[in-house]
Order: sequence, then structure tokens, then C-alpha cells
Amino acid sequence: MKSNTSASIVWFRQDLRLEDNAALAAAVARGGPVIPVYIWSPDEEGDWAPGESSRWWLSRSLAGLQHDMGQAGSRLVVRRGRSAAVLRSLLAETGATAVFMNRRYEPAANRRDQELMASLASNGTDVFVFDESLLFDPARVLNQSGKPYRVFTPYWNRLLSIEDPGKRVPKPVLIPAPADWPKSTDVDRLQLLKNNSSTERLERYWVPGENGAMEQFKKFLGHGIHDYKTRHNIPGETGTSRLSPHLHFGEISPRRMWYDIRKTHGEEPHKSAYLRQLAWREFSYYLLYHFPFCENAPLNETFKVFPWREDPDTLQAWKEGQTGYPLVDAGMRELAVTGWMHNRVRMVTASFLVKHLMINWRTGARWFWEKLVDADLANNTMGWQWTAGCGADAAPYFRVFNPVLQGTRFDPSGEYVRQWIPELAGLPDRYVHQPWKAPASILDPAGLKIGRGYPAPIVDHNFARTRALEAYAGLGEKRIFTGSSPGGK
DNA sequence: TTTTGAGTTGTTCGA
DNA sequence: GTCGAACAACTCAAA
Repeated sequence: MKSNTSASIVWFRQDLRLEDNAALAAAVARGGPVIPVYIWSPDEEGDWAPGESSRWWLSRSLAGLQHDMGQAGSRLVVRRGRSAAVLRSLLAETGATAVFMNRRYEPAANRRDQELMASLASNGTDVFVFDESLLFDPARVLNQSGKPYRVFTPYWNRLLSIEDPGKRVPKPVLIPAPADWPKSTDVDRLQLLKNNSSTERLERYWVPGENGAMEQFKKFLGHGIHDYKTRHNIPGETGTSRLSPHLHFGEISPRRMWYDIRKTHGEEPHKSAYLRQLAWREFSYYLLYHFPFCENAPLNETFKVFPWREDPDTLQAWKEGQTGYPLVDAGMRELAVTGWMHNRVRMVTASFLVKHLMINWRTGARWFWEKLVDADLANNTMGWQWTAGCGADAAPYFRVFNPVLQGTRFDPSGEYVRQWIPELAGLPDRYVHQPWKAPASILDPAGLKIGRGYPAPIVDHNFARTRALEAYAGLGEKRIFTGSSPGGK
């Protein structure tokens, strides 16, 4: 063991918090000065450099972390460039002999980390890695055959059988500072915000950073979680936790959430309904870890021959919220304005792109990636694959969401639709989810003209449903002709 | 070892 | 109006 007086580097990535941060706590416990650093290295994220909304969030979260570091007597050093080169340079500049980090699990980041850790270790640097952004190490959760789970429910039962996701650590009161601070770039100079006007509206909806995360979590524990099970499906209400972007950037620890909800609130149904959602996040990371090709390819190989359509016009209408189906359009507009979309509506809009328009799920995943403040490779990829039917434990192919039915069921008063599509505000409930069916005597006083103020449906539901079902049925036939099956039997 | 039943989020049709 | 059946193929654990 090296002298306790040498400095430690804490490499922050998707763990932008001080509380319950194992890498930071361990570095402080080691004794010497601690140098926290964030490295902006988007090229190392494979095909998934952060999109515009993510970059906005990141810029705010880093500013928050810098502020909080100051309160603990420290600073956040910010740099850009290749991670390996920056870390080596920092080690040389500061005389640090150890690097502490919390593990990342996404394919590109994981590969980068493996190489980098080996390289640092071979140069005599001590590298300490912690499992922190997931509840459990994916490699250690396997089924009775020793293979990764591919179905959620057995996986979920297994998670519940594991007593405790491990120790949580308190926020350090004081982070020992070095005598001299290495150079740091201003967060603004990272140019995370390509175009200020396109992201500044996000300020109205979100408070990035650890403090914002904690406030939101406490608010949710105090109120939202009590009727989570009944309200989380209603997009017109704030029935969800809205913690997804905070979780993505590691501003709150999933272990802390799991612990707080499970240990202090028991197993009441509405609370376990929320734990289930946390477990779905875990399952997405788990699948991506075990099947890393999934970030760009269907888990179910049968889908490699699916007859996806190229259709720039309807794709554009979907992106702009101009499909003529109010629930779909409301969701896409909520996404464009707030950088977020209610989960129920994510399913409906995704299903519409994939099944009604028969456009490749990867195209939709890419658009969400650019627009979501909570864009998360594991959640986004697995969500889209589930919808398309090519993922693990996927929606059955015949489950084609009917946007009108979904609207009347989950937004019966049309509150959500009216909020995001003001053109429809004057319609009675009966027509708000299918305005093209309203007679002129209704449309005229509402000041609405279908095809002018608001589009007619870009595709007929029954036609699209039949077309999709035929395409999905065709996958089965192709399998017979090629003589192979997805299970490889 | 083999069999059996159930599996996040649905829709449509016909009785 | 309500209700059950049908809409695949595959995974996993319990019997």
C-alpha cells in the first residue's frame, strides 16, 4: 500500500452526486487529498454520444456538482478529451497514485473502462471500481441453469429474494483538498449547448442536480408513491416519480431508493409497483450487459428480416406530433417541449411508429435519444425492443395499441391531449381522441378544420393494424423456409 | 427428465 | 352492454 498522503482521483461519470457515492467515500477514507474530475469525452460513447436534451441536463448537473463540491471544501475539475490521456495527465500533474470510480455497464463505456483500468494498473496506479449505479452486479444474477434471465418475472422474484443491495455510504462532510488544484475548464466552454434557444425551455420543467433529485424523491415518497399504482398510468396527472433523468445521471442512488422504499415502507402494493419499475430499469441494464449487441440489433434474431418501411413523410409527421391521432401527437409534443414523455404515452407513440407506420424501432430510439432528458441507452433500447416485439419478454406481436382506445381509457377527460394540442381544446370529450369523426356542427364552433388546423389521421387504424399483423405473421413463415428458429432448437 | 403453467403495460370479435 | 376466447413462440421454475 502506498503512502496515505498521496492524492486520489475520483472520476465522476454517471454518478453526479456526493451522497451514497461509494467511489468518493472510499477515496476520502483513503486519507490523502481528493481530486474529483469529470471528463467530457462524447466520442467514447460508441454510437450514443449524449443528445441535445441530455447535454443540457449534463451542463446543469455539472454546475450543481461544482457548487456542492465547494460546500464540502473541494472542487470539481472539468476537462475534455480522451479519458485515458486526461487521467494520465492528471496523475502526473498531481502526483496522485489512485483512481476511484463507479462502474458503468453500457457496452462502449464498459469496454473503454476495461482497457483503461488495465492500462492504468500496468503503470502502477491503484484503480478502485465500485458497483453503484445498479442494485446488483449483472454477472452475479443468473437463473438455475447459470444463464441470464430473459423473462422479467423470474428475474424480479430473484431480486426480491436478495436481502439487501449492499452498503450505503453517507455524504462526506469534508473532502480533503490538494495544496494546488490542477487546471480546470469552465463547464460553459464544453459547449454542451449547441443552440441555447432550443434547450432553455427545459429550465421551466426540471431542476437537474443532486439537490433537485433529493427534493423530487422526498416529494414522491411523501405523496406520489401512495397512489402510484392507480395513478402512474394517467398521463394527465403527475402520478409518476419523474426521477428518470436524475437516475440516469446518478444524481440519486438506486440503492438508496430501493432501500428507502423497501425497508421503511414495507411491501404495500402501490410501493412494490414502484419497486417493480426500478427493477425494470435494472433488467434493462442487465440485458444490455449480457447481450451488448442489442444496442443496435434485435435481441430476437428473427427480426433481422422484418420488412421495415422507409417513409420520411410519415416519420416527420410522427416527430412533429402531426399524425392526426391526438394521444400520439400530444406525447410527441410533450417530448419536444419538455424533454420527457409520460411512460404510458411512450408505449403508444412507440407502438404507433413501429406497428402503424412500420418504421424501424431504431429510428424511433434515435429520435428519443436526441430529445429525452432521461435518454438512457439501456432503458431506451429495451423499451423500444419490447414495443417492437423483438426484445426479451416482449409484447406479443398482436398487441397493437389502438391510439383512440388508449386515449379514452387513460385520458378520458382529454386533459392531457388538450394540454399539448391546443387546437383540440374546444372539442367535447367524446371527440377529443378522434376529432375526424366529429360532425361539422361540432367542429365549426370549436374553430377546428380537420386537414387544416389539425391533420386527418395519416394512416387508417384498421388498415395499419392488419398490415402490421401480416408482416409479423410473415416472420413465422420465413423461419420455416430458412429452417431456423430464434431459440436455435 | 419431462411436463405444465404463467408471463408489464392489448384489441377484436362474437356470444 | 359485458365477457371469454383467440391472437405465437419462447423462457423459466415448479411439479
